Amino acid sequence: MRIGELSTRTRTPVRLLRYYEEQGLIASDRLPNGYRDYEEYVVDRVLQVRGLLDVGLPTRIIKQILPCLNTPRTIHMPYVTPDMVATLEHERDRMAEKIECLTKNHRAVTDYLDAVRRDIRAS
Amino acid sequence: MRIGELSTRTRTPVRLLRYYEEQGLIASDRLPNGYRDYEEYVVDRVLQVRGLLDVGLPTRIIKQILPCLNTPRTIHMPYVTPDMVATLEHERDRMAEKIECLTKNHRAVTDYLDAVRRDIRAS
DNA sequence: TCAAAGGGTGACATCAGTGTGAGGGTCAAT
DNA sequence: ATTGACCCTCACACTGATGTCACCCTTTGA
Repeated sequence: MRIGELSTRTRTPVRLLRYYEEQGLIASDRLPNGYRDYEEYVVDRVLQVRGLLDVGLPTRIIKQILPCLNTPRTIHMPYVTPDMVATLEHERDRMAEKIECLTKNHRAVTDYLDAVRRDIRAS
Repeated sequence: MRIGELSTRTRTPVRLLRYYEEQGLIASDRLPNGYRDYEEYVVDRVLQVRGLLDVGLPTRIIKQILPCLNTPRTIHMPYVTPDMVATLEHERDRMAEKIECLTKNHRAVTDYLDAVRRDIRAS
C-alpha cells in the first residue's frame, strides 16, 4: 500500500510516517516511480510505535524494543548482544516504573472525580 | 527549605524547579532576600510532577491533575467547573490507555528477554 | 490535454522540556 | 575583607516530535 492509505488507516500524518522511517522505526519498499510501498504488517507497526511514543518513550528506545514485538521472534534472536539485553532490561524496568506511576495517578484522578460527583449530588 | 536542598532531595536540576514554578506546577514563598522558600510538601509534589512528565504528560495537563492529588481534597472542591471535570475524565481515560499500552509492551519485552536467556543457556 | 490528487525531498518553524552561561546579589567562614 | 557557595533573572541553544510550506514529479479522470 502507498503512504496515503497507510496514513488514513493509522490516522497518522504522512509527515510522521516519513519521519518514523527516517528514524528506522518502519520500513518501506519503493515502487518503480519512487513512491513508498508498505506491507500490510506496517499498519500494526505504526500503531505500536505511536502507542509507545504516546507513553513517553523516545524513538531511539522504541527502535530497540521493536525486535521484541515480532512474531516469530526466533528470527531475531542471534543478533542480540549482551549490551542490548542490558538496555532492554533497563527499559523494561523503566516501563514498570511508569506503569506504577500512571496507575497511582489514575487512581487519584478517579477518586477525585468520584468525590466531586458526590459533592455535586449532595448540593 | 531553599532551592538547593529541594534540588538535591528531588535529584532535580535547579533550572527545572524554577521552570516548574513558572509553569504553575509548584509554589514557593520568598525569603526577605529574594531566595525561594519551599515547604516540605513540595518535595513530594516535585517527584509527582517528574513522574507524570516522564510518563508523557505535558505540564499543561499536569497542572490540571494536581488538584486531585491534594489531601485533604475538600478544600479544592468548590473550584471545579464542569469543564474541568470533562478534562479530567478525558485525561483519566488517556491514562488508562497508556497503562494498557505500557503493560502490553512491558510483557512483550519481558517475554523476549526470557526467550533470549533460554536461548543463551541452550547454546 | 489539463487539472487534481497523491507522491517525493528539503528546509524552516514550533513547542516543550532541558542545558548552560552571563552578570549580579547574599551570606557564612576564613 | 575577601572567597566560595548559593541564590537571583535573563536569555540563548538544543533535542525530539510535529506542522507547514515550497517546489517538482506521476497518475488518473474529465
